[in-house]
Amino acid sequence: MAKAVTIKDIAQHCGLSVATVSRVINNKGAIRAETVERVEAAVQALGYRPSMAARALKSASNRTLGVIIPSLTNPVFAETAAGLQQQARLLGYTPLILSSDYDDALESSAVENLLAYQVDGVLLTVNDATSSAALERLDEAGVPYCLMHNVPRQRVAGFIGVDNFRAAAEVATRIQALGHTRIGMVSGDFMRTDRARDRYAGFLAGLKYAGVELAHLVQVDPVNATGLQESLSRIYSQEGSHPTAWFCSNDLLALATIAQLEAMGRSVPDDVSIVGFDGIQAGALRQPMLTSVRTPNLEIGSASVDLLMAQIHDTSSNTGRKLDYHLMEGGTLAAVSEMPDPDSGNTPDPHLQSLDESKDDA
Amino acid sequence: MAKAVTIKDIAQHCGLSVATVSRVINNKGAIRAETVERVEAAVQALGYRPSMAARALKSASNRTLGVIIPSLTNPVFAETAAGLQQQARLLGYTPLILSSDYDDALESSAVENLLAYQVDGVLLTVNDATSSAALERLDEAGVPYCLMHNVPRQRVAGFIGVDNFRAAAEVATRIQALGHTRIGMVSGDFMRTDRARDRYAGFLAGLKYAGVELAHLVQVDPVNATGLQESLSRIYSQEGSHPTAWFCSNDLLALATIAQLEAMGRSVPDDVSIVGFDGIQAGALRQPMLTSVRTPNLEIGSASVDLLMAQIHDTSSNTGRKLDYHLMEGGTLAAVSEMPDPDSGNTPDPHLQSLDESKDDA
DNA sequence: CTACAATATGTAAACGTTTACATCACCATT
DNA sequence: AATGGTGATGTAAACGTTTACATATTGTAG
Repeated sequence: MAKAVTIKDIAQHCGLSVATVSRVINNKGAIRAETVERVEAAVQALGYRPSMAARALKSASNRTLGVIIPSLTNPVFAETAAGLQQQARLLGYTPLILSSDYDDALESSAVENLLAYQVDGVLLTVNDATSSAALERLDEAGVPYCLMHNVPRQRVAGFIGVDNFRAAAEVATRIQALGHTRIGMVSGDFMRTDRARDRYAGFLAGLKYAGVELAHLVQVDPVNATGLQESLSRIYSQEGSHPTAWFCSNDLLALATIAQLEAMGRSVPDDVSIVGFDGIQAGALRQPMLTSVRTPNLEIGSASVDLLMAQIHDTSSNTGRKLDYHLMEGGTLAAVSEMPDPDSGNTPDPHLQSLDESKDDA
Repeated sequence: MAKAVTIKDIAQHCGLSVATVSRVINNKGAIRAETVERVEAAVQALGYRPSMAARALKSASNRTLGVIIPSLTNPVFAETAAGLQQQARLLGYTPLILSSDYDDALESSAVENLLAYQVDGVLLTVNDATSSAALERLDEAGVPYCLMHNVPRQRVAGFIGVDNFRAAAEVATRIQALGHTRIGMVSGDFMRTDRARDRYAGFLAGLKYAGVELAHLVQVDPVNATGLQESLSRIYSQEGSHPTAWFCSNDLLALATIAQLEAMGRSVPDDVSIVGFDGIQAGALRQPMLTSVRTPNLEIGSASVDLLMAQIHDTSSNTGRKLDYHLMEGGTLAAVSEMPDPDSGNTPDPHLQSLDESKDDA
């Protein structure tokens, strides 16, 4: 292992003290232009790279940002991580990405891990922002942080995400407006994440506002979607009228639902409509495209970095921001094909603004 | 920012020297059982976490593994990263994951970055293992590393991956065996990654062995697949017989190709067969499933960690390993529906072993 | 009873930075 | 000419560990 070149080597090579070299590197204080050049040349020549370890030790800043996401393989968080990494790189920061696997204990241990690395700040998506030991720990440690995707009701240091409640409510009225009266929802990780909860609550509220009842609620394991196949085939094997539309709390679930329905001989969207949530690439790579609430995942990542930076440097009071989502048209959401139930008939109302979202906490 | 508790605090709290505490924590040397208990209790009580920075500085080991992957959002690498992180966690290591965005310069700078962090070793997928500045730098620095997905011809410290050449060749004979005679290939990042090159070379070799010629080669940008739509519509708008099967060098490309073909009114696999490469989840979440060469991505990650550990500790001579892939049956690969060209008729031969793969380097 | 190994702990230096403080030269103001 | 400000650099301490070496305490064999 070739000995790494240190600041001392540079100092020696230039006939300067390490202090001066350090000042040049961080361009702090007043240095002669010629000295700067000399040092920079030496840095180039010897291939010097400051040791992050030593930097962190002096507890100034090691230009490292901790990141905790629930899953590396879920495209939503992968995209968020990509956006964040890009922005961090632009600003000269390195992200240290950890996955919590949707597990509270791992979430907490990830925070401890990041604390041990003395990161300058943390970007994270927690399972449930209303009751997160990880978040409390960060508050306690006084480390700046910014939540991604979580949009908590209580006050937090910072957050960037979309209004899941409102978006889900909008989906509900949109579905109803197309004549559907028997509507189901497929939700994953229901008790585990605040997003799923908000989406469920929003969807219910939207349906209620539109005067429709939720016909079915299918809950499945978020990771491997166990139980989906069974639940769906049970529902569709029963007599009577089946749901003509399903809202799925995320796109992965929506794609699994479509695959299952098609395997059961139902055509999407001719027989049954599907709406997802997230707008992942895999949804766009099919024909017809998966109708979905498209969330700006890359931007959630990069905006979170910006907000965190503001916190770190300006100690700004800006506490968070809701980003716009986009409910796409067409795709796997179509007008109902069967005759609607006789008792339906109220006109959809677009005034979603009147919806109250501050109640439905489970 | 609450002052972090250090090893000194523990020492003071226990009436011991820092040396003893350090020894307890790393359980090195001989310590009285009662002392161990006392220290561990204090660690628990005060919530002590050793500073990674200080550890790294003493240049022992900071139990950190550097990771470089071409993309966070490509499911293949996301899965690999997930597998690797899981295994690393098991062994008490923390992965520091960086994305190179398929860019050689970023690849190199990522290596420099990891070197600055004094990681114990590096796990990485490079664009092209035969000419990688990043790899040379690692060799020069003497840092243990293990390639993931790259299966280089020259000697390297370590690698874990599948035999892309052989797998692609197998795909070729499989397609031909189903009666296809007009076969195309869609390849991304062709000049950029050794995987795409090996798959192309293997496919060509396989076709040649089966006595078929490649009818079309469509090359597209790996990231956004620009040019795919244009190329395909040009090919299918021409007079004459069109390809009845396409091999795509990865699943993302395969899904995009299917979407495009279906948008052009072709049915998959009734009119045209598609075979991908990687076996990503999105391919399995459609009906019919995307036929693909399934690579053990999670295992590539975890096996790489194991191999790297062997390198770090045992200075083992084990230099690399090829993992099994699996070419799935059915799905989007079906027997040809049109009449095959009159001049075809040779029987496929399963003796792929005779294929020589040591020639086709671009 | 002495001596020597083994066990258990303490002391202090080192790792590569950053930074408060000191120094020195130079020039401008009184 | 003395004073003081400013610009450029050096000195040395500190950050939280690990670890070679020293020391102290035992048990045990001669």
